[in-house]
Amino acid sequence: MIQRPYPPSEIEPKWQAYWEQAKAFRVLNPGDSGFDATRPKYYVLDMFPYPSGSGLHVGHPEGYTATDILSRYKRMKGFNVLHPMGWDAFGLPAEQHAVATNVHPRVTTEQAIANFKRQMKRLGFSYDWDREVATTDLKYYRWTQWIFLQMFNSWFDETAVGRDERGKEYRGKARPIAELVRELENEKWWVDESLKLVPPGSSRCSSWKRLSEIDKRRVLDRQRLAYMDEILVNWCPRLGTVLANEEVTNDGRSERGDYPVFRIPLKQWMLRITKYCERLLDDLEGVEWPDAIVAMQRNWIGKSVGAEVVFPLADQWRMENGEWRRNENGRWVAPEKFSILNSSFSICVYTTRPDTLFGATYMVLAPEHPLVVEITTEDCRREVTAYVTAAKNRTDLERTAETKEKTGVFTGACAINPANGKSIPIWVADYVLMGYGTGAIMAVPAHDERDYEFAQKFKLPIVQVVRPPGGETLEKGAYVGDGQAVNSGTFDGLSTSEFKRRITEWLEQKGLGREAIHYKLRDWLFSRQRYWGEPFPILHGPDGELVALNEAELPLDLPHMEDFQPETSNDPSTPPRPPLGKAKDWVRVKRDGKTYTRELNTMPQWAGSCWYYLRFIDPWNERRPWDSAAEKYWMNVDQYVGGAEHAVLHLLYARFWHKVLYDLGHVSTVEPFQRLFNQGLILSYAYRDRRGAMLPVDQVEERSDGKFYHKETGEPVEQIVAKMAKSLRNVVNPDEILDEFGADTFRLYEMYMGPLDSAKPWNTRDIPGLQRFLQRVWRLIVDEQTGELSLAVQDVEPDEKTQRLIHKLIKKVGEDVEQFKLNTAIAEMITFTNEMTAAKVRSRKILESFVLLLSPFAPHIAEELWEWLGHRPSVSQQQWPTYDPKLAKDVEIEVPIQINGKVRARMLISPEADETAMESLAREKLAEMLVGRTVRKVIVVRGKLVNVVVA
RNA sequence: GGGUGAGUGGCGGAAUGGCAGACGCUGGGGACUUAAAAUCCCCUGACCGAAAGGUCGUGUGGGUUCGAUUCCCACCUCGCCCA
Repeated sequence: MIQRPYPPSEIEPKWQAYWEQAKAFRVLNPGDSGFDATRPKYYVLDMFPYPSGSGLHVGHPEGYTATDILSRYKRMKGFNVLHPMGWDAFGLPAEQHAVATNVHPRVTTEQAIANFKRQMKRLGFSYDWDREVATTDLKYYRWTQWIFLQMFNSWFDETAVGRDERGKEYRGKARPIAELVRELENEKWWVDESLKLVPPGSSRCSSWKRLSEIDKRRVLDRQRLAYMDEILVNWCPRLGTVLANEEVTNDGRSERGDYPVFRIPLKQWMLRITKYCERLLDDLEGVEWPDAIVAMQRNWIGKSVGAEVVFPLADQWRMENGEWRRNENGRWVAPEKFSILNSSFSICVYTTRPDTLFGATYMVLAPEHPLVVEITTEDCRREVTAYVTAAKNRTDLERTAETKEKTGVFTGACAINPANGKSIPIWVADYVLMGYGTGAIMAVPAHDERDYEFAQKFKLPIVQVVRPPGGETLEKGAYVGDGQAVNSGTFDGLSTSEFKRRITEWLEQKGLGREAIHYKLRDWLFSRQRYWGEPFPILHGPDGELVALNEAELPLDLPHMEDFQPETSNDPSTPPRPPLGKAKDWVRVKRDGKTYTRELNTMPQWAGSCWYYLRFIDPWNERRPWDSAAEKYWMNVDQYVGGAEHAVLHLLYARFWHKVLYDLGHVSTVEPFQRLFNQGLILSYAYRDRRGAMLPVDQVEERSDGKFYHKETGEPVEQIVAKMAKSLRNVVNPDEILDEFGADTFRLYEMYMGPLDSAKPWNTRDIPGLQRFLQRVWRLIVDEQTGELSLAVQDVEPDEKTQRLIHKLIKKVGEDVEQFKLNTAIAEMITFTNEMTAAKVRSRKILESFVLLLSPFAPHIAEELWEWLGHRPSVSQQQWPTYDPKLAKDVEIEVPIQINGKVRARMLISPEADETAMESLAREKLAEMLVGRTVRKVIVVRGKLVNVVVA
């Protein structure tokens, strides 16, 4: 006799090898031989990981296990399931590591990928590994470059009308730039002085035909969805690269290395995501995402409706008897209509509170505002210049922090408040940012807290123009709420919302302003001065022209370089010199006798992750990024699972690319991800002493009283929940857990910790509970003592009680999996197992159904037991069991009988028993307790309870 | 400061108008064993009681309801996102 306890370390490699060899989870595309078109499709996607050198974190398998369970379940329900995995492998961490160790990032990246893949295979995930992609593969990033070219070769036509796949119309879409050229040639558009598109016939504008070649090029370049522009960036000379805002700490230093970061203007690649603001907002209606994520995206886009208002400069304009006069060489003359609005002798501001216009008592320009130099008077110049220089290197956060003391200087110039004709001073202050709105504000100290603070400090007038409901005058501070207009001339008495409408109309009539919609979202800075990223398929010509590579010239290979270090410096005025500049042979390209240089920047890490879900559809395709029939079949993603940390950027960027691709006819849906789920963080225990200092786990011991003490000092410490961190020594290594317990237990434990979307602490102590569960499952079928099939397993018809148990379980597990309530599904399977453990005879049929239910959760043991029950592999090819609704219900249930809401008795009834029957049985049970009391009312809820209300 | 989510035994959690604490962990007791491990069985929110049983109890205070962990209002604490 060979004893045979549950052997995870034996069966898990066995079944993993079987799945791999049998290609058990290979899924076919339409057109492949053997593809079954009658099955519905289901696309389950994980956010692919960044393969770091330290291997999988226990947080990774949380989402991956959930999607694996869903995928296995959907396959058994008869779906064609697309469930792929890949690697988001370009990016700064690999490059920094490479710089530090002088090992090429391709080498370290490949090692990290191999390690991640090994760990993931150990977990038994049912990915179709034939579809694996890595963003760093030439065969992949070739198409990332291709998509970039799609954007480079497109423009956004605001007048065009598109339709989504359901037929809903939207305004504004991307179109090929070749179509724009044709429309310009046919005079559908003219261009104005600043080379913007305008309707034909406009004054002071010209038609395409009259433009020089250089101007024609400029017209097109400023329409492209991918364009170059000079913008303020976070330049970190010590790292030799610009950084995204997220890579800069609150005190203006780099997150990596803690080096100083400077704001410098730099010509960079930009993607015109702002044109898609409205559609990115609108289409959030149709997706099934967590409310919090939708709210974050809305917030990030930051739409506001307000007005642009023009404040004429006081030395250029004045108002006489309600009419504007313009200063022309000392003579005051009547202006052309609307010329104030378009004049360069005025300051345009954007405000969401045009109703407070009469309360604007001064103006503020951002230090970077181009008018600052022009309007500053001679006696103020020295002070203003000094202030502007000092403001330059402060971060936006420092500048706008509410706690910060407001600073600013007077320019000596004044503007005219267009509402009341009063002259008001123009200041420069760093609490106004150039990047937000127009870089200038009208200051309404009575109704804006920052303006109030500033006005207080510099003794500027404060005029109340909104009366709070119920309140009269303002005592202290700004009133920012709505109310009734006062001190606003003919507008007095209007409500805030009515006033906004009326003043905006008035401004428009007078040519002094217009309604305007602003978004917080900026265009996407798409260049990085790094080596480890996708090279841009762009050439720079000798005359500064931008030339895109042809599709046939792709891929543009990232040159192999021994020295990929960026040139770093301590001097903020050193211009960025991207590492690709050192690849001299690669950089210079001769063409038609002219010498071009390649673009030296690379794309940011987000680029590859913006479209990987599309490549998974057809990753082998060498002619196109994906096959369109396959795209039509698989898209969109039915269930996307990942961390909430990507709530805004990745999901917004990917949605943007997807919409561009839709406009250009490359994909068939306007949204990529139908359902989104965010798994919660896995945290760990940590300890804090009396002073509040965090202690590493290994300095703490638990004593017999169940409390925690410092090992050396004996001081009691507090157990808290914190992120896993090397410094706290509370990081859990999945390999160790897998060695000790096996993958099935690991998977069950992670799913059993609590609801999938909430943060929860890892507690290794709880894992044996799930291991014991699987051991009990094993013993339901295998006799550990004899190593044979358990004698209790018999080919008999199950009794009714067992029938009901399994049918209830089938119902419960199926419903829970559909809702990702995997913790309660497991709890029910445990309960079932405990019941079956006690049974003397176990029907083989029942056990078979149970093994099928268990198989998505713990696939290895399920495969093994399926074999023990006398079947050939694989359990993954079986049908999900069905239940009989009649049998999934209890015959008899116990319901409480209450008096005045307190349980006083119970009764056994059929769940179908009607109200009358329930009431009479309840009265019978309560008879004694009701003696001498008046029954006021009886509440009967079928199948739930009876409540007798007595006096 | 704004937005948003959450607060339930010693711990993770379950129940989302109807018996609060399913299930797992921890702790206690018992069976088996020469013994231990493993396994199996029972108990394990607090208080009163020998027991039967009773009272209290889901962050705090109020409200709606026959009935509130669940819905509403206010407050406190914590998390996350944004400033």
